[in-house]
Amino acid sequence: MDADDPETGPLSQEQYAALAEFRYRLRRFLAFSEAAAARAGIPPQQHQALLALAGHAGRAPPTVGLLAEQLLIAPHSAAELVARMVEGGLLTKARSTEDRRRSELALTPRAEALLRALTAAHLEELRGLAPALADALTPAAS
Amino acid sequence: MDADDPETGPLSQEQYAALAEFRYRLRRFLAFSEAAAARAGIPPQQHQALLALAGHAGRAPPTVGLLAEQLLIAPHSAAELVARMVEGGLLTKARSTEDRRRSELALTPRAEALLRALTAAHLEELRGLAPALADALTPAAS
DNA sequence: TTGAATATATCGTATCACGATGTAATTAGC
DNA sequence: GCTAATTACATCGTGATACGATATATTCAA
Repeated sequence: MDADDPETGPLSQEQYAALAEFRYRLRRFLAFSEAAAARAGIPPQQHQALLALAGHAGRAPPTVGLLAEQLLIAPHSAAELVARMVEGGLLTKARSTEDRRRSELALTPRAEALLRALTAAHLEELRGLAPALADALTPAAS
Repeated sequence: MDADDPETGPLSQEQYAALAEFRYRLRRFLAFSEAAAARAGIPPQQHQALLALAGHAGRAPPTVGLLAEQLLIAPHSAAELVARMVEGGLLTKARSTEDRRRSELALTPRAEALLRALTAAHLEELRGLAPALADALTPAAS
C-alpha cells in the first residue's frame, strides 16, 4: 500500500479539502441526476442507458455490447438492463440482420420524451454547476 | 413527464452527445477511483469516507452525522459504514464528552497512509482529466 | 419533569451488478 | 465446407450495501 512512496509531495490539508470538495460536488450532481430520473419514473441506470444510446445516434445502430462499453458494465449486466428496459417499454430490441448474434436497440417514443425532458433539466443544472466544478477541480490538480 | 414543455429548446443531437460524453468521462474517473481503492484493499465508499473526514480536518471533530451529510447517505447508513471501518482498523470511534450522543471519528495511522497514497494518485489522475472534463462540460451547458 | 428533538444503532429487505456458465451465430484455419 | 475458436447475448444464483422501519440513549425546551 505505502509501497510506492506515500510521500509523493507532502499532501497539504488544502489538497485533501479540495479533493473532498470536488467529490462532494460530484455526489450532489449525481444525486440531482438520480432524483430527476426518479421523478421521471425510471431507475437512474436506465436514464444513463437512454442517454448513452441517444448520444451515439448517427453512428452504427447501438447494440447491447455498445451499451456495456458506454456504461462500463459487463456485457451480461447490459443484457439484463436491456431486458428490464424492454419490459418497461423504453427500448425495442431486434436481432441484426447482418449479424444475427447482435441485438439492435432503439428508444421508444416514450423513452425519447423522457430523455428530452431529463436532458433539458440536466443541461440547466450543469449550467450552474460547471463553474463550481471547474473551480474545485483546478486548484486540486495544481 | 412531458408535462413541462419537452421542447425547451430543440435539444440537438450534439447536446445529447456532449452530455453522454460528459457522463462517460465521469464514469471513467469514478471507475479509476474504485479501482485505486480496490488496489489499496478497501471498498470505494470507505475511501470516500476517509477523504471526507480528512478533508474536514481543522474544524470540529467529525461525527457519524457529518459523514452522512458529506456522503449524502442516511445517518443510519453512515453508522453501518463506520462500524465496518472500525472493524477494519481504519477509524476509531469515541463518544463525545460534550454530547454523549455523538461519536467522534478519527483516522488510524493505517488509514492515513492509505489515504495519502490514494489522494496522490487521484490528484495525478485529475491533472490529466480536468481539461477533458471541462471541455465536455462547457459546450454541453452553452 | 415531561415531551420533543437529535444522534446513533439494529434488523430485515430490495436492488443491481457480478461470477459462473450456457447457447447461438460468426469467423479462421486448413 | 468443416471443425475450432471467438463473439454476442442470456440465465441463474450470490453478495454487497443502502434503505425503511424501528429502537435506544442523550440533550434540549417549556
